[in-house]
Amino acid sequence: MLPIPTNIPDCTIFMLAKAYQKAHGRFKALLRPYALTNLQHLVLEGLWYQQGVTAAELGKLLILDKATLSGVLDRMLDSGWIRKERDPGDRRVFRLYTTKKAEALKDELIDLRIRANEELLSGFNSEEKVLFKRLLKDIC
Amino acid sequence: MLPIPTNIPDCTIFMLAKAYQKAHGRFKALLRPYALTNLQHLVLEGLWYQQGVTAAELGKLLILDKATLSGVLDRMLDSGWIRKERDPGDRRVFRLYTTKKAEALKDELIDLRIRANEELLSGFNSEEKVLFKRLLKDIC
DNA sequence: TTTATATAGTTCGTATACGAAGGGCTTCAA
DNA sequence: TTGAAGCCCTTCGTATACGAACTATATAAA
Repeated sequence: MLPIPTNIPDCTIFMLAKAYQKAHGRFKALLRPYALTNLQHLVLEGLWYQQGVTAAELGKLLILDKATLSGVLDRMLDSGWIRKERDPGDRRVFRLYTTKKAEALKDELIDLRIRANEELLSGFNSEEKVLFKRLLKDIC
Repeated sequence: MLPIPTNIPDCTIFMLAKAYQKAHGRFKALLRPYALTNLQHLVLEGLWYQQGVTAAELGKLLILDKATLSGVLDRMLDSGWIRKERDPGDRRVFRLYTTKKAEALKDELIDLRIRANEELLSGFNSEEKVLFKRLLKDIC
């Protein structure tokens, strides 16, 4: 019989990382049938929130590094989820839009996010749900 | 004057990801002077909790994929933070130990984690701190 | 003892992350 | 109007993540 460890360090950062790891992994599994990654789904949600944004604006909205976003957008172009158009007024800029393929799955994919969130919070009562969201928001 | 957006989706997963991103980034900055990554620091804490564990055991303790751990341990060997020893009883296994270099910085590095956690929770009162930790634990 | 199964660790492929540097374009100020 | 400064996006380098396949070793079953 092993002794029950009592000296496990108290580390909120670790628990935050593992909670994220778990939520990320679960949503990832839900997205697998669509051949979408978590980040790619997030980009779609960002564009559904506002079509025609630039990569820089999208990065600001989603709090994503532009270097990370660059590769993601490339892959989403290749897989036909999004569309890029040069801004006529500023030739440095691309404007981003979702494709018909994405539009056709919009309701389904948004519902998937809603269900993933409900699943994540399913162990909490109403008060705890509100509280948890508020505390997370404060951290951000 | 832009209209204030009112249709931002309610996504706890996103907020969890961003809270993690922020905590990770802040701790990363604190670790920079030591040339340690967040994950490498976590491995050290794991070994300080229990020296001589196998990579598989460490992966279980820290909830890390063995493929991820393999590379991290390699780099920590190269940079002299840890030591590997073949288990005489099971030739598949390596036992992991920290080096003198790590021991010399142990108190300092543990203190760093404590401070990073305090900083993360600095906006919360005592009740909120306890509650936040409990809710994160429940998610995990 | 041989065979089947299981475990430990590595390697590969793909996708984040992100700091840093670079190239193209715009703006502003001298 | 031209040079400095800044912005947009890409590329590179390094470090996670993790599923899948692989090698070596151990163990249990026949």
